Amino acid sequence: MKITKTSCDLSSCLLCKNSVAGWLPLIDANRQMLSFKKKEVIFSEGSLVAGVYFVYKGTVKIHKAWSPQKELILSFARKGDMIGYRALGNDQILPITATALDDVTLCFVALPFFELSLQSSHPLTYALMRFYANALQEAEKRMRNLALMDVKGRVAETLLMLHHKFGADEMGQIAMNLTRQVMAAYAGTTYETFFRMLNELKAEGLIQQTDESLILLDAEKLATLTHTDP
Amino acid sequence: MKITKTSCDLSSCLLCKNSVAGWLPLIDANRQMLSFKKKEVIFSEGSLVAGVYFVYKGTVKIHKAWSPQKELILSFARKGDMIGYRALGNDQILPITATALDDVTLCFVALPFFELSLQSSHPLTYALMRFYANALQEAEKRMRNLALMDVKGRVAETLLMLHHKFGADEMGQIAMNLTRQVMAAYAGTTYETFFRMLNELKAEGLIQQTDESLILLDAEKLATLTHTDP
DNA sequence: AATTAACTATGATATAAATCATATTATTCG
DNA sequence: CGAATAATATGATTTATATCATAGTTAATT
Repeated sequence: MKITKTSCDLSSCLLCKNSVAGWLPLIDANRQMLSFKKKEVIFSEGSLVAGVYFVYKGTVKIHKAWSPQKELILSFARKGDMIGYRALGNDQILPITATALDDVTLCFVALPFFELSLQSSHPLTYALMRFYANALQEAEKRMRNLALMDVKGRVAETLLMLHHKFGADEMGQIAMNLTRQVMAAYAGTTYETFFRMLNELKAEGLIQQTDESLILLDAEKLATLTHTDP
Repeated sequence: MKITKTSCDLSSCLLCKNSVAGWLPLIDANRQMLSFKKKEVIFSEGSLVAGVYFVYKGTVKIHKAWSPQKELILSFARKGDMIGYRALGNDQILPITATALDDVTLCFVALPFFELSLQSSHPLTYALMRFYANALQEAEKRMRNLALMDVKGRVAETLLMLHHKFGADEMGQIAMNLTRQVMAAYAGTTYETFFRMLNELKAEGLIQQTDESLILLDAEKLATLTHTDP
């Protein structure tokens, strides 16, 4: 990790978007741009909360370890996304780890200033509340999927999420370069199984593999796999 | 469901606790006490959000269906707990179902008034934000458990949660009367497997079954099952 | 450029947990 | 109160998915 002089335009993060213009200079004075190299841990489960971060460049995985060899990826964060916010609960101990998946630049805002911002801006607090409400809905949907949906459905769900989150280029390739292992850790399965499921989906003509990425040929049908059919 | 004249003391729910005294009469004017019989559905997945509810009496399960025969219980709500709050995200469609597990009395607050309360009270918005933050942490922990922990660990986790949520009487019996099927649906397994796991835990002397409930004989050791041990 | 380390690819095997089957016992309710 | 419905209890069987094993490829790092 190192401090960098890159700086954002104070306009794209949740904090800036929900602060009045007069507050921006204060934000500017209280933020710190940090950069992390690929694979570097940004913060880790069990450590104390320092503040919140906004992703400026790169991709971050938010994950929870189980055994040293196993983890579940909870989400991916990209430009504009906030991370570290899970720390605003009662517990001052971080429940998750954040790791850079490529070279990442972040804007860090220490907790005291963030709390001050919350106290001084009702719209910000309200926006954060809504943000959490959405995150909770999403988390609970995934809870059900992990408990009751089969792996193939979760793989389909993962691909659809990636397509939605990262977008696709002109050829339809999902604009990400995540490894299969990483995708598997999001889907909540092993990479061997993930790989087999990709093969099945390929055989069924729902996806296509390219050198660099994946193309969803039939998002409709993929979505079907993520629904119950009794 | 029917409207009832029972009324609470306007002091125990998140809304009342975070409103100034002057607001309480307004709450009083805008709430409605409702009662539901055992097994009655309070609101269901896919329907439109009407407002939030505070449990006054009884136990409610918050669940998400998969196939008609399968569901995951996300949480149990008891006196003082708020339900329906998952609806405050961007989506106006409820993502979950709430069902009465016994006879339940609720205090209902319609969405417009609840939103008005949020707008007029920063502390309330802040409290709700923190509430969500905690719920999210909890949900994500369970996500990992469902994905990576074995069933026995999840059963142990379920028992510890029940003990914590419902408390225990002088004999150590957990003060709830949930069926095994319900507990299994919370643990994310079938009731047959849940039953087998209870047998194992009994054989290991960690729990004891009574006619009416369960006693945790060794909470320490149960907790061990919920941690990684490589 | 060479060496290590990480990721992909597949088949074979093992196993945890779901499903199926069938009694038995409670509980609800007309 | 007695019929019907739901919950418990257990064994047998199946199946989805993880684990193990082994190679081949690509990507990092010195």
